[in-house]
Order: sequence, then C-alpha cells, then structure tokens
Amino acid sequence: MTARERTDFIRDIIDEDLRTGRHQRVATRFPPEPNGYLHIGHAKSICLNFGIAQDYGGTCNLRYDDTNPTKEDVEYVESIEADVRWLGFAPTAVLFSADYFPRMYELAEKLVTDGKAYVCDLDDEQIRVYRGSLTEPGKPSPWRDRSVAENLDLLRRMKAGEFPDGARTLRAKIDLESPNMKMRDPLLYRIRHAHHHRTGDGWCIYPMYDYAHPLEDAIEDITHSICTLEFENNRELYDWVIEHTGVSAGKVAPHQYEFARLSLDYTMMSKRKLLLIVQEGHVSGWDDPRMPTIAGMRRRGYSPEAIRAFADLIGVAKANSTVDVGKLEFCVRDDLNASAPRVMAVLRPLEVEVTTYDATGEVIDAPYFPADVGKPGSRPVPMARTIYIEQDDFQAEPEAGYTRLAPGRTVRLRYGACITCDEVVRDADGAIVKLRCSHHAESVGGKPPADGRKVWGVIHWVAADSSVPVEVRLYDRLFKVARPDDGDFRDNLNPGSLEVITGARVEASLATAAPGSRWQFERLGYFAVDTVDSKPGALVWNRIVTLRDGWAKKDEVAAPAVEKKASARAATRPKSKSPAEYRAEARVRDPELAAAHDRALAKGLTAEQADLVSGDRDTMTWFDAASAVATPGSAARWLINEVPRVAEGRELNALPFDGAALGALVQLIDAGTITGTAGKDILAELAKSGGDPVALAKSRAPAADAGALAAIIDDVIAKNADKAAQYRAGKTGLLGFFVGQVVKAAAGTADPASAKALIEQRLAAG
RNA sequence: UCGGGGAUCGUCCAAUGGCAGGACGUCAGACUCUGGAUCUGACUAUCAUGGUUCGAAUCCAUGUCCCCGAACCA
Repeated sequence: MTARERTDFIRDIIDEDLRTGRHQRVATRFPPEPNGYLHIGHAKSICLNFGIAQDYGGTCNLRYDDTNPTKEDVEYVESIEADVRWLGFAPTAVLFSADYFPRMYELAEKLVTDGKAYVCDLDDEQIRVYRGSLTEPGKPSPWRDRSVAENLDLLRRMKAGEFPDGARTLRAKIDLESPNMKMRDPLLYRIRHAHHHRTGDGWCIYPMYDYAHPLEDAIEDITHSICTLEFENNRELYDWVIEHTGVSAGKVAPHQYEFARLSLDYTMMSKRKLLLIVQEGHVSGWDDPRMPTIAGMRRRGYSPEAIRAFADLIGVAKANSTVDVGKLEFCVRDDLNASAPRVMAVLRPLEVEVTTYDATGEVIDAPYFPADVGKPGSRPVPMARTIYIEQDDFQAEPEAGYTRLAPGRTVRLRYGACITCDEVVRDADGAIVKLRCSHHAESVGGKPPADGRKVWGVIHWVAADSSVPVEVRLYDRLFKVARPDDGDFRDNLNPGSLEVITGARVEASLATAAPGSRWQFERLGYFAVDTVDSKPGALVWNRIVTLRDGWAKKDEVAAPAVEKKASARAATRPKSKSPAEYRAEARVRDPELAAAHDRALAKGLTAEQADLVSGDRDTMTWFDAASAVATPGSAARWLINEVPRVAEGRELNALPFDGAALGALVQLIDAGTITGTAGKDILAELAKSGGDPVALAKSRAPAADAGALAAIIDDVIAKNADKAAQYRAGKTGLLGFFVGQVVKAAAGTADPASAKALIEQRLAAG
C-alpha cells in the first residue's frame, strides 16, 4: 500500500491480535456465492479482505460458498474469479465449499454421536411454527429426543438418498428458547436431489450456510472472518459450530467480524434485483455499462485503480450509511485525469467553413497531456478548410454568461488558430446548417490575434475530411431517484440512462484505438472503446464519466433531499425493556436486592444511585463492601462512573479486585491522602492486575509541590510555544491540551485542578 | 422472552478522558489554449437531556431515532 496509512476497526483488532500473540499470521477469505455477478459492494469486501492480506503479509483465499446447488452456476464462478483478478488481487488459493462436503459430513456424524444434533421429520411449515417468534419462545420438535443410533441411521439414509426433498433435516440441538432465533435448533443439512456444478450428483444432502461457513473458515485456518452486518446474529451459531464439532481443536479458532456493507445512492445492490434487471431486459446484460457490477464498470471504462481508490476513500465501519455516488465518480475522474490521453471528438457536429484557410496537408502536433499532468507524447492533428465543431459551442443569440462562439465572436480552436464567426448559414426552415468563419493565422501556438480582439474561449473540433465517424454511447445513472429500492425499482429507472449518438466524429488518430483503451475527449469527458460492440472501422465509444463542469451544473436540478423512510416497523414493534425496568424487576423477584435498595437510600444515596447499585447481586455486593469503608456517596459514584470504564466490558466478578478494595481506594481519596486523579490511575492498575490500593498509593511518588509543578508547567509551555501563542490568541480550547501535557509530564504527581489554575496563570503571564 | 447492532459537517471516515480532524461536496478567488486539472480561502457536525470529571464525541443514566434477526437462502 501507499505511504498513506489505512486504519479501520478491523485492522485495529488485527493489530491487537498480533500484539497479544493471539495470532502470528493473518488469514482472510472472500467467500461469494456463485449465484450472480460481483458488484461494487463486493469490491469493497474484496479490497478489505485482500487488502488486509497484503498489508499484513497474510493470505486471502477466494472461496466459493456453493452450498446450494439450485441457485448456483459455473457462469458465475468464472466471472467472479475474473473480476477479482481484474481488480488486481491474486487469491492465495481458489477453493470451493463443496470440496469440504466429506469433512463436513463427518463432523455432522460426530455431532449426532455426541447427542448435539438430530434428524427432524417436521416439514418447513411446521419447523417455522415450532420455532416461535421474535417475542415468543419456540418449542421442541417431537423428534428432538431420538436416540443417537436412530439419528445416525437416519442421517446415513438421508445421505444415501432414501428420502425425498424436504422429508427430513438434520438440526443442531441447542436451545428453542434462545432470544437469538438463529440458536433455536438451526438446520444443518437439508435434502436436495439436485445437480451441483462441482460435485455433480455425488450428494443429495447439502449443508446450510450457518453450518458450512464456520467449518470452511476453520478448515482453511482463517484467522479473521469478515462479513457484513446482517450476520451479527449468526456469530453465536458460528462459534457454536466450531466449538462443538471440535474442528479447530488444538488451533486458534477463526473469529467473525462484521462491517457495514456498501450502499450507494442512485444504485441498487441487491443481487436478486440486479438479476431481474438483466432478465427483464432493462439493460443489455450483467456487463451493461450502467450496471453497478464489476463487469459493467469494467466495460464502462472504470479502472481497477479507481475502484480500489474508492474503497479506500469510503473506509470501513459498523454504521449503516449510504455513500454519495459522486465519490465514485471523483475516484474515476481522479484516476483518468492522470492516465487518459487528451484527444478531440465532436459528438454533434456543426460544419464550419474556414473561408480564409487554404493551406493543405497542415498537421498540428498536439500533446497527449496538458502541462500540469506532465506526461510525454503527442499525435498529429490534421487541419482543414472544413471542420466540425460542437453544436453546443455556438449560439446564434448568446445567453448571458455564454463564453463560446457566436456571430461576430472569436474563439480559439484547441491547439490551432482563433476563428471569428462571420456568417450563419441557415436552411429554408431557418435551421443552422453551417458557419462561415475567418481565421487569424498569426494566433496559432497560443498567441493572441494581432488586432487585439477578445478571444471568448477555446473549443474543440475535428477536420471534416480526416475525422472518422463513430457511435458514442452516453450513459447516465440507471435510476432517477437516490433510493431506487423505495417502491418498485422498475418505476424508478431513468429513461435517459442511455443515449446513443451515431453521427459523432473522432480525430483521425483514434481510428485504430484499441478496445478498452481510455481517452479524454477534451471538454466532453472520458471515453473508452467498447470491448464488445466496437469493430475496426466501426468504433463504438462508451462515455465513462463527464468532466466536472461548473457551467453545466447551474442547469442541473438540485437533487431532491433524500427523505427519511417512515419506520412502520418501529411503530408496531414491541418496545424492549430498558435497563431501569430490568433492575426494578430484579428487585421485585429478589428481596435481597430490594433490601439493598432500601439500605442504599438509608445511607444517603440519591434515588438514581440507589437504583444503580441494587440492580443485581454483584453490584450490590460491591457497593456494600465499598461503602463499609468509604463514604457511601463516593463509593457509589466511583462504582457507577469509574469502574465501568476500567472494566472495559468485563463483568464485576471477572475483575481482579473487589468491592472492599474499591472501598479502600475511595477512602484514601475521601481522606485527601491521594488525589482523584491518582485514584483513577490506581483504579486502572487494580483493574489490570489487582493488588492492594493502600500499598499502591504508598508506592506512588508524592505530590509535586508548587515549585516543582511550576517548573513542569514552564517546561511544557516552552516546548509548545506555538500552542501557547495560539492560546493567547484566543484558542482557549488548548487549555485542556496543556493540562493533559502537564499531568503526563508530572507522571501522576500533579493535581490537575491546581495545575490547571497555575497553567492559566502562567499562560496569561507569558 | 425479544435479542443483536448503530447514531460526529450535506456525504463518507477519523479522534480510544486532553486542540473535534481528513476527504468528497458547495461557495469565492487565483491560474489556465479543456467552463478540465492545479492552488488559495471560506462553509458546515458530536441525536437529546441530565450526571461523573480540572477536562466528555468518548464514562454513567434517561429518552429519541435508524438497521438486522422468525428461508430446508447466503
């Protein structure tokens, strides 16, 4: 990767895993199901998984998650690998889930033997009913308690093909009452007498995703299994499968991490709906240049570099978000600006006769790149008496702000001379058919016309005789609304997403442009030779993206603000209990807690504090122990506000110290023996490795006296003279910075409150 | 018996108790043989309300809003 450092929460986790020695290597995987073409959302995932492997010198497998033979196809398998490689990544290995079917089945028998899975005869409708709902527990299948021997026999007969599709399933025996629906005896195998693209008719039972995926990861020794947010609920089952099959025994098991998948406005990412768009003929195929597929973007002319830059730009996080398509277009332009040679083409030609021009065979040597790009190369551009300019570049009655050609006005022909419009030739209907212009021969080479007349602008052109006629396809976004999924996507298709221009002309040098090559047509945009329909002598060009255009922008209708979708679900769904309700209920159930609540109140705690220290047994015990030694109010404050910070998610009873130790610490602070800041330091130490707070307090350096403190402060101010100046100039927010620096420099011997006062004083004095 | 996640400029992502920062975008200017590029400047944010703290986007509490989960899909 470049010098720019990439960070995201997943790389943070990896850094931590490497630091602590949990892993010595990094192994990821990209696991698409071969049931469609890859799209820009997959590109994000590919860049993440392969990018991590590159950054950490690890491995990344391309693994087809082909566990459902009825939806998958070799066409997709081939397109996926091609897309991954085109994006610039080389899989460490290309693998298929189906190749693990024997091992998976073996482990399924082990689960059965261990009494952790059973064969269920319920049909799909019954299973759904038995599973319960989001708010109600499920109930056990009547087949849940079959003997191991019977289960094993039935499983083997399932595998042998003795039963029809849907007759039986293999289910994990977990917990029908789990609040996580995924844990309510999930299906492991279903019967499918179907031909598999890879295993043929070798199997008639196929593993479910939730069973197959963790095993695949474990078998491949994946360390970090990265997937999208909707699998968060599946993680518990992922871990269950690995633990109970023992597939990772003796090794470090893979762990699943979830990130937010990409949403792009004006774009649809659902594979199912993308398939419909193709099937219903709204586009020409999966690789139609309007499609958000990698194949479509490739054909459109997007480069792999641009797509990778986009993935970097948008980052990786856990918040659902919708990225502005403008960011993708920025990446595409940014890449092309530096890489695409400049040439000239006229989309809608307007004939211009340069009446004063009679040279023949004149050829202009025009550079491929402007000076600011600084790349070498040029091509010959023939001039002629008859040329074409863009119809848009002439207005018979120029509107305000128009800076191009008009009657009597002079403009420069790009790379050539300036011309002045002398005459507009119209047909019988008054339509403009051609222009007659005179030219200023002395103005070639960027020089101004000799008579000092104003040059309004620079326009592009091609010679009439030597330019070549081509077809140009102008693409716009496929959907006319930012959220095509609101309602039926078919209603939201942009009818103008493709405009075919047949009368366009490109300069002579482009006659042999290679399919797939990318160029900038000056002042128009970036274009690529179509790789499918273009033929020598009959070129077809795709517009990749327009140039950024400040003038055109003014005509553009402001995009309507994206309206927030009203949440029908939020209104109808039952509201979850709040923690406060849980605590109150716990006290109703448990008289000990109720008593603790009264006790806390009696000790003078506020109602809120009393509530918080009596919601569960652990907290109650801690508070009782702490308040036995320290002032109850202080004990409660520290327990409520400070302990959770250092616990970093651990339960109280998992901490290496207890309520009594907390009490002892708080007592020292109450008594003024140590400062609150020192107390926080000691608390952090306790949380890390336990110990005796009194001893820890004693071992600390004594508080700095006023003189020592002043010396530290002066030193910090001297070292940060620029910041001090900014502070004095009014950036008072920097006070916190100085306090932080001083506290750090004093290694805990300074009391921040008094330090702060002293710093303010010194800063003002300076 | 509901559970799991999430909320920071218009947009996307940072800041792991100490200067709210970057990019896209927008606006203004400079420059320009592309109304491009480049450069300069400006713009705009911590969901709300309390609390803890010398100091809170960050810790605690209460509330609000959003997403996911009840395929023999992945």
